[in-house]
Amino acid sequence: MKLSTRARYGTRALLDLARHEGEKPVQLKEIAGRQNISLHYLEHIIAPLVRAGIIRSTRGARGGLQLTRQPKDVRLSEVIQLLEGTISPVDCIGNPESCERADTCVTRDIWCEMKKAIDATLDSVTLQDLVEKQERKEAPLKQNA
Amino acid sequence: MKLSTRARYGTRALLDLARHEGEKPVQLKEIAGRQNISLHYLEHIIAPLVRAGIIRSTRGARGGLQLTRQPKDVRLSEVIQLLEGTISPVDCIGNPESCERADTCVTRDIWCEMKKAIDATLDSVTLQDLVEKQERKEAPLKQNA
DNA sequence: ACAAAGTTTACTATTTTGGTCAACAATGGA
DNA sequence: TCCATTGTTGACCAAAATAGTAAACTTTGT
Repeated sequence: MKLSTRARYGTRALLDLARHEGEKPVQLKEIAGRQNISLHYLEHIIAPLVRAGIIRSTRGARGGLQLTRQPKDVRLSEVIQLLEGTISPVDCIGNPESCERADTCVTRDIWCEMKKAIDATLDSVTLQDLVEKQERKEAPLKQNA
Repeated sequence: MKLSTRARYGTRALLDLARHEGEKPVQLKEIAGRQNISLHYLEHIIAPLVRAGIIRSTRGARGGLQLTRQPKDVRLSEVIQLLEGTISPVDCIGNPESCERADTCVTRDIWCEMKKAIDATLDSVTLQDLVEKQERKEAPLKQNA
């Protein structure tokens, strides 16, 4: 039940992108540098997000990445789904045919509840939430200002 | 985010044991047969449960396995913890030292919530719950009796 | 034309998963 | 007492997934 580095790096990359967005695209290289992730590896991780249309990329000089939506409209459930494939703890949830006992299997019901709990958690968080949370963490001194 | 076969087989084996418990120990071979799991593999899967004291084993002729507690006192959270190692989606939850950004990492907070959601789900289910659920599934005709 | 980006494909090393096998230890019964 | 039976342990192994690296390729601004 581990999250892959793809899911973790990818989420951090998206968060980084959300925080550094401006008029101009953000370069993958910058994100890789700031987040201390191998550029080549990050290319692979970002790919499904571009394909899914969460990120728009422009090639060539002065190119880079941009979010296609506002951070508040990007839910972590969607992001993780894209990065991790599926969040299901067992295959028989998505396709019951994969296991002959699926319909009488009581443990399956439990794994299904697990999935729901995970989904609900990730669905309740947006990129915007993460951005705000990080800003609060980084500026704790403001309280005394 | 997949559950290993150890977790799934192990849970099923425990459920099987709970349902077939009587005066005499239940043989691993029987469980393996009923659940269609390789005997040799099941030996390894059962081992941590025996070590943890959830199951008592007796060797030799007429030996086998018995639960040391009532099914209602065995929570799935404990079982999965033993079979799967830890349920944590990332290492930095258990030991924050494993990641230098742990204290300022906002994604870590989310993974932490994920873990809590999973824990809560598994903590709410006991072996007894599974036994009852399965009995209800296997005797649906009783309704018309 | 060229340099600067992202894209894609191919490859690889390491780790995890999912087992198998065989030797061993303990126990009950003939 | 000996033997069949049953669980225990450690060694080993193949396949798949994970985590990357490298290089050729495409696009685009200047």
